Amino acid sequence: MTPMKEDYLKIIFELGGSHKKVSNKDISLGLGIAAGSVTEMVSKLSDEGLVVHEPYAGISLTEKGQKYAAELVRKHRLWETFLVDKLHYNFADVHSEAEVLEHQTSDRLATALDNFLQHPQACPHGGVIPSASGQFPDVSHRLLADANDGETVQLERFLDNHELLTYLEELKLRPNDTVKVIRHEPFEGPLVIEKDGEDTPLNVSYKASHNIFIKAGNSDK
Amino acid sequence: MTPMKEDYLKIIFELGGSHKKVSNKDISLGLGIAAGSVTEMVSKLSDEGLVVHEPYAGISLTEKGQKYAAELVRKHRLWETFLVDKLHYNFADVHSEAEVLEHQTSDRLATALDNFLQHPQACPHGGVIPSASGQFPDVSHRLLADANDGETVQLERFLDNHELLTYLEELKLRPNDTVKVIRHEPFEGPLVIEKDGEDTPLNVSYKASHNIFIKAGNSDK
DNA sequence: CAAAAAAATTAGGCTATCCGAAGAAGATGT
DNA sequence: ACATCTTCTTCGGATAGCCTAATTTTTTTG
Ligand SMILES: [Mn+2]
Ligand SMILES: [Mn+2]
Ligand SMILES: [Mn+2]
Ligand SMILES: [Mn+2]
Repeated sequence: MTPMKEDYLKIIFELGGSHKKVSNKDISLGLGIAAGSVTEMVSKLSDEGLVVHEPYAGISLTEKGQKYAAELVRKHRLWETFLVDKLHYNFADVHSEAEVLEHQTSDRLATALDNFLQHPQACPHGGVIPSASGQFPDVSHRLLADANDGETVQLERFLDNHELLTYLEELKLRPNDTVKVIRHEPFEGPLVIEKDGEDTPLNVSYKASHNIFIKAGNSDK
Repeated sequence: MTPMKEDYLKIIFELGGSHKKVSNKDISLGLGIAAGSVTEMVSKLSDEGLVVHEPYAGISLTEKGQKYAAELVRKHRLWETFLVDKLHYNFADVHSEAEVLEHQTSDRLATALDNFLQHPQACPHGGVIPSASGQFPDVSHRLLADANDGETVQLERFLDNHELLTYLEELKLRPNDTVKVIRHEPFEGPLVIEKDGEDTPLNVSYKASHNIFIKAGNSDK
């Protein structure tokens, strides 16, 4: 298994390849690799029993491929946690370091890191850390943008995008923060929220509000 | 710069390429790569101004190549220190992990690690850690095997070889230990030593005694 | 439903790195 | 000093990935 093959598995996983077919195009876009090259690599992964490829229909992970991908996500997020918690990295800056370290991380090293970090449940921007055996709980897909005015919600996770995270760092928003939604400004204007315990309202851009997921199951309360 | 090119630079550095010419053969042996491939890669490194290659005579590092190699050694040894000090790895087991992590370590990450580890001077088996700018002090080349009977010496560093380190782990010998040499047994027999403060003598195999370096300048005292 | 657009696959080619074998250069021993 | 052994370089060929362009299939749209 090479780092590139691992990145293919991971992006397929992140695009939902565990439970649906993902397109060649999305993989190509996600990795920044030409579509033709994706077809070629997918056929190799298929030969290795890691993905199922129905030509012109889509690509999904086999059980084996999914387990492999989850382990990689685990390693990625353990490194992110290490960098923030122990090395005091800014949470917007950890992704690129983890992106390469993940491929050079033995299972033994992952276990040792996990112990050292005292078994974190989620990475710094809220992504759940799969167990060593590749298990991971379902996550919420409810967007902050979709919360109702007046509703109090808890932030769960942010998409792992440098610009978004830098923006959220400035707003001092973190996973697990509890916020009250004041209103949705019209014309794709910002979402106005109030952080728990503070009374100065905060503007969260329309776009950002679509890249933040909130905990499910506390719809109006 | 690719990981393989980095490993070429590093082995040349370790073979003494900063101050003398090293042979194609030694590089080939050190990396386990065919001699023909070494010639090819060396000519690329030469094109990049990292090494000087005199055909049939040998290969040495340029200033630039030496600095690069030293940075790599720094990253390698910082990781080894991290693994032993923080993740409680056995000091015989860290080399292979560091061998791959070193190539994925940004300067920023190296700096952060160095701070986290509180600026260690040497890796777990005594190898000196170059500064961020690639500076490193001279090290002793005096072998434990060459110490005189009755002499008290301080261990400085061990060669980074898994079997040797496992052996020394069992003997509970560490860099900086002070030991008194009792006698050299004949016919390549063991060196009998006594650890400072203990009175049970220890046998150190002939071979091991030739892979342990002691601090210079305390010859009989 | 046919033309146009989009997506996917196939085909030809490139670079990096490796290997093994052959031949050239250098070192060694008598 | 020359025959032999060792080391080094050169050469032909392999593999992994990537790219662009051409072609095929599927989807969308008038
Ligand atoms: Mn990656
Ligand atoms: Mn992440
Ligand atoms: Mn290495
Ligand atoms: Mn080492």
